[in-house]
Amino acid sequence: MKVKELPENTLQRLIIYLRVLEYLEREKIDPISSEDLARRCGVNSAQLRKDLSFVGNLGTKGVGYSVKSLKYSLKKFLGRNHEWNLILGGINPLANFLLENSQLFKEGFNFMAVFDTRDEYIGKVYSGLSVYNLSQISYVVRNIRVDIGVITADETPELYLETFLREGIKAILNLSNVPLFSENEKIKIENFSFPFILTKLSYFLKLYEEK
Amino acid sequence: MKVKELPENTLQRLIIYLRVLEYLEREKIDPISSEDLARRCGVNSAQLRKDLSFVGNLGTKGVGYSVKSLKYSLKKFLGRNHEWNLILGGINPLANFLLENSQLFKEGFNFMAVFDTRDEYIGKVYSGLSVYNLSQISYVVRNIRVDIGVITADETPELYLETFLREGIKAILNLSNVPLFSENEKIKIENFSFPFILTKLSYFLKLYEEK
DNA sequence: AAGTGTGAACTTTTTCACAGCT
DNA sequence: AGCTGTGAAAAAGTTCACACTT
Repeated sequence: MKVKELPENTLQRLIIYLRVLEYLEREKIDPISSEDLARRCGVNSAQLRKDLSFVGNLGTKGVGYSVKSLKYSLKKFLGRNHEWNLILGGINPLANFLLENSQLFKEGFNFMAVFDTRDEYIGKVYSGLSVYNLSQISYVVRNIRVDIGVITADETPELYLETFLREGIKAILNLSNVPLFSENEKIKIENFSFPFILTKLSYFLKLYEEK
Repeated sequence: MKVKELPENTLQRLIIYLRVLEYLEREKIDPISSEDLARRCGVNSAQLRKDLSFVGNLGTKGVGYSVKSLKYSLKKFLGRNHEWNLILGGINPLANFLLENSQLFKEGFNFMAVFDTRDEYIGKVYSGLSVYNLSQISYVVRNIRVDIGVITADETPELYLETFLREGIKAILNLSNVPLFSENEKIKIENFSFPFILTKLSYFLKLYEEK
C-alpha cells in the first residue's frame, strides 16, 4: 500500500492508539488484538487495522499486536521519537501554564524562548526563559532551531503568526481566540481554544434537550 | 432539507465560522459573501454554503450574509445563546488556569464547583469555589443543574468519568492524558490534551523533513 | 483456531455547476 | 449582475468479508 496520503482522521486516531498503548504498557497488557485495542479506543476493529496499515505491517496473524513494538512504530511514524523545539508568543496565564508544564517537556516538547511585544515584559525571565521582543526574533532563530511556534497572545495573534512564518517556522499552534489560516500547503496551523471545544459539547446538549 | 444528522466536521467548521464572524463584527465588516467568509475560514465557498444550509436559509441571494444575523443564528444553533454550568474534577495547574479564566465566563461557561479525592484539598476554597470530595457529588448535583463535567485529574480520570456519568452528566471534557470513551450514544466525551495537538504538528514536521 | 491485512462494497462528505431569487 | 441554496457528480472514508499467515 502506502502512496495514499494519510487522512486527517486517521492521524487523529493514530495518536489516540499511541496514548492507549502507553496505558496498556503501564498495565502490562501485551500482546493485544485489533478487536480489544479498538474497543478501548472507541473505534471498530476494521478501522483500526486499516489505520495501522498506513504505518506498516505491524501485527502477527493469529496473534495480534505487540504493545511495545506497536507503540514504538507509532511513535516513530508520528515523529515522536525525538525532541522538538518550541517558542512561545504572548505572555499570559495560559503561557505560564504551558511553560511550567513538565508533562510537555517529558514528551519531548521543549520551550526555548518566549516573545512578547509589551515593553514591561521584555528582558525579564519568565518560567526560566528569557523574554525577547518579537521584533528581535531573527536573532533567536539564527541561534537555535525552532520547530513549532505556539501563539498564546490574545491581542494580536496575526502579528505573531506573520512574524513566525516570515522566520520560516512551518508548524504553528494557535491558542488565541481567533482562528488563523494559511494558504501555503507547506505550513501547518492547528487552532485550539477551550471555548471552541466546549461549544462542541454545548451543541450536543442543545440537541439532546430538543429530543 | 434538514433531517440528516450534522457531520462532526461540519460542526467544527460552524464553530470556526462563528468565531470569524465575531471578528468581522468587531471590524465592522457587514454583509459578507460566502466566497469572502470561506477564504477567511480556510474552506471553499460551496462547503461553507452547504454547511450553513444545515442551520437554515440564512443568506440573501445576490447579496450575501448579514454578519450580525448569521452570527446570531449560529450561536443559537450551537447552543451558545445561553449559559452552561460546569463542574471540574481534579485540582492542578490546568484546573487553576481554567477556573481563573474569565474568557470562559464571558462566553457563558460557568464553573459551579470543584471536586477532588485528596483530603488536603477538600473543604478549601479554590479560585473562589468550594472544593468537595468527589464522593459527595450527589449532594451538589441535587442542588444545581450540571451541564458539563470537566476532568483535569491526571491520576484517576476514569474514576471522575464514572462518577460524573453515574450522576447523569451527559457532556464531558476530558483534559487528562488518557483518552476516555463511552459506548453510550447519549453521552458525549471530548478528549483534549496539549501533547495530542502537538503530535499532529510533529507528524507534519516529520513528513516535511522526509521530502 | 485465531486474528491480521486488504480488495471490494458501501456510506459519507466534498465539490461542481446552475436554477432561481434579489 | 451577483450570489445563494442545492441536486447531482466526484472523491474520500468506513465497513465488510475473507484469503492468508502463524
